[in-house]
Amino acid sequence: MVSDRALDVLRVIVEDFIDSSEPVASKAIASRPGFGVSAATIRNDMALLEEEELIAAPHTSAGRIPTDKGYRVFVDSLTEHRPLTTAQRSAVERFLEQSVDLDDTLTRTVRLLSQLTNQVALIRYPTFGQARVRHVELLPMDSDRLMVILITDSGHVDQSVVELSDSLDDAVIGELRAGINEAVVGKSLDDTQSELRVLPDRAGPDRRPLVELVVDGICRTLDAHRTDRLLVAGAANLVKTEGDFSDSVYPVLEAIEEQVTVLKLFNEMSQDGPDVFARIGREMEAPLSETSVVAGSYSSSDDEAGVVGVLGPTRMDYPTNMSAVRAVARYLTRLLDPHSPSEANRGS
Amino acid sequence: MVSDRALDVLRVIVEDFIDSSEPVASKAIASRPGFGVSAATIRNDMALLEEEELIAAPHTSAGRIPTDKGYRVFVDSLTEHRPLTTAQRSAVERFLEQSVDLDDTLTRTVRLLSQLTNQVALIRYPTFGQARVRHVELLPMDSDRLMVILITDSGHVDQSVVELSDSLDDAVIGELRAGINEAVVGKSLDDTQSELRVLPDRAGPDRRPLVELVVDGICRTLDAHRTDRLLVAGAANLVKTEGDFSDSVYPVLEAIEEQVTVLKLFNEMSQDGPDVFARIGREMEAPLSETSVVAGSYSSSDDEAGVVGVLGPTRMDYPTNMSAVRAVARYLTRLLDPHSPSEANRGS
DNA sequence: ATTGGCAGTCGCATCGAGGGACTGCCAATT
DNA sequence: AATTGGCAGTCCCTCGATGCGACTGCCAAT
Repeated sequence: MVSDRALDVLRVIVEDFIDSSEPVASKAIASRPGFGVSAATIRNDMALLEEEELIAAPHTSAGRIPTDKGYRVFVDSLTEHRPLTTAQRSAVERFLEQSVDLDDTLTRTVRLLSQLTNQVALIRYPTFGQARVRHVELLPMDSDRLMVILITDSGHVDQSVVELSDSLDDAVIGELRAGINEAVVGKSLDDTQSELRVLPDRAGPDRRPLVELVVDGICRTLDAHRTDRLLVAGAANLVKTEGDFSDSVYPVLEAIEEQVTVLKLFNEMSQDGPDVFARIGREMEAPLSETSVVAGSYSSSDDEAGVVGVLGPTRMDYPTNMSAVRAVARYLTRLLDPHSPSEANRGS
Repeated sequence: MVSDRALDVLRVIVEDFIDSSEPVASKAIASRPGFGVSAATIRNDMALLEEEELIAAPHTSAGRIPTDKGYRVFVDSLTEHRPLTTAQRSAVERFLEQSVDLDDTLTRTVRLLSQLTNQVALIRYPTFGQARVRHVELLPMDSDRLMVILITDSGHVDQSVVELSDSLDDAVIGELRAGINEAVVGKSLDDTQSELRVLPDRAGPDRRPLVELVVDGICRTLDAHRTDRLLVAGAANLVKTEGDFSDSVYPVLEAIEEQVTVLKLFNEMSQDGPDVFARIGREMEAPLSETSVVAGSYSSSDDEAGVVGVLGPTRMDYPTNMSAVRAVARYLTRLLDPHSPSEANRGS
């Protein structure tokens, strides 16, 4: 059982430790305004908090630092949603407004977030499985290469080049294009593959190898872009905080580059709910167990959500980072939603 | 005047220092096979090399380490082009062959190079200024948005979405498409902008605002993709070599993320010639003056070349890295050249 | 429940001594 | 003239000891 004052003590320890990175002494806490008690009293509370494993002492007779569990209690007790300053907000808008397409928007966003938070910023692309095919275009490149372009109504364009065994004339290509479009336009990307797979069987025996090649090209492209992609910015910020890691930041940076660990984490986190969530230290596995991740979904609607977040040492400024991630996620959602099929109406 | 043996001594100092990262003693050099002389003789040569500022001593009575100038002489004296092992070569081919488009190829390549060298790998996209327009496609998205897709014969696709003031029917779009294509197909991207700029003037007065909007959209996309882009992989490798930097790797990582310094460097280096080149330490400016960069052009032909290279501490394995960069640049050129307009013939 | 006081513990910075690793130079040798 | 062995000198680095400073833990008093 921890008293209210003990929780205040915890809060102060977390706050002080976050901006000094040094163990916090009972005397320092008692001298803060708001505590009308002596250092000895604080020490009693600290003994309690240590009992509960919310704080720990690096060695006998040193100040205390929060444990992962302590950070967790601190984060869960946060309620105030500190909005961005108007200066920040206008910088965000100025910076993102001039983007020309989705890639551009996300690249700018991830850089922005990293500058806003001084942490490593991460963005997972939205999953496009539910987007619908608007049009498939076939364009001959040379005599024996064909470019396949697939356009979705979310405004995304995928392309690939198919190598053909023999050349073909425009009439055949036109026929092929018509057939493919009829089959897949309006279908979701998830359904497109299965629709395409039956096309070769329906074609005449002479056309069959050709159709198979083209269908295969489209499917390969879809596969390549279905695998989740991750954008990273501000990796340099991690080495600035090197002192917060026991051995080295190397395994962390490696994990970020490999992407797979982070993507797995983001998949779990995207189911945590609509707001911003944090994972702290040991709540994550091996290479990330000395870091914290603050993330939230954007383009929220259903399961098409992307994830945006920051990663840093467990000793990070949670209130600021959570606010920044929340603001960016919301802004991104507003920016991208007009493109969604469900909302045809947009402001000018 | 430095004797041949003195140059051998320099070579050994560089090699030893590269793989031990410790100052090299005269005794260690003398005990190496190939030197039939005593340590005292080596010391005389070392005094000479120090006179020439090719090596330096961290403090009195310590071994010697190469200076930037020493590395330079060492690198310039390299002649053997050590090819990749067959195992490496087949790994490269297996890894790159399955790429679906240019983005994919370059992303895979940069990762590959970073794994091959254990350094930070960098790729600058080829400049597309000389590529020619194959086709421009206009696709209506909603009533008031139009997607513009521009395809070049190098197999590159650019897209952007244009917001229109009022809706328009298919006939108008078809007309517009025909007009634009007639104006720009076959033109280089460099020329396309100027060709497009005159289009609104030629159109009828009622069409003019529409044409202007679309032309503007295309130009914006061209601008966005003309600015050089840089891919990075293996940034984590830099923190592994932290001991080689006097203060921190942070400014270096920051410069890599900012891209502008590296791009400027690559622009200079791409004019250095067809083969692989190195910049060592102070030969570069501020944030990179404690690193070395080994780079070469790919897709060599004319000024359309991209640049691929690695960045690491000046204490890097130049022979291996130069070989790897050379091999990757050549392989990339072979892989991309079939797409070039000048070569229509390709192996199956 | 809270407080002041005091002993105890640990980290850390400082200092000096000892050992080890090289070089620089010199005189001898080929 | 180039090379060599030897030796003195220099500097770094480690280790142990010492002292100081910062906190805590506990206890007895309020």
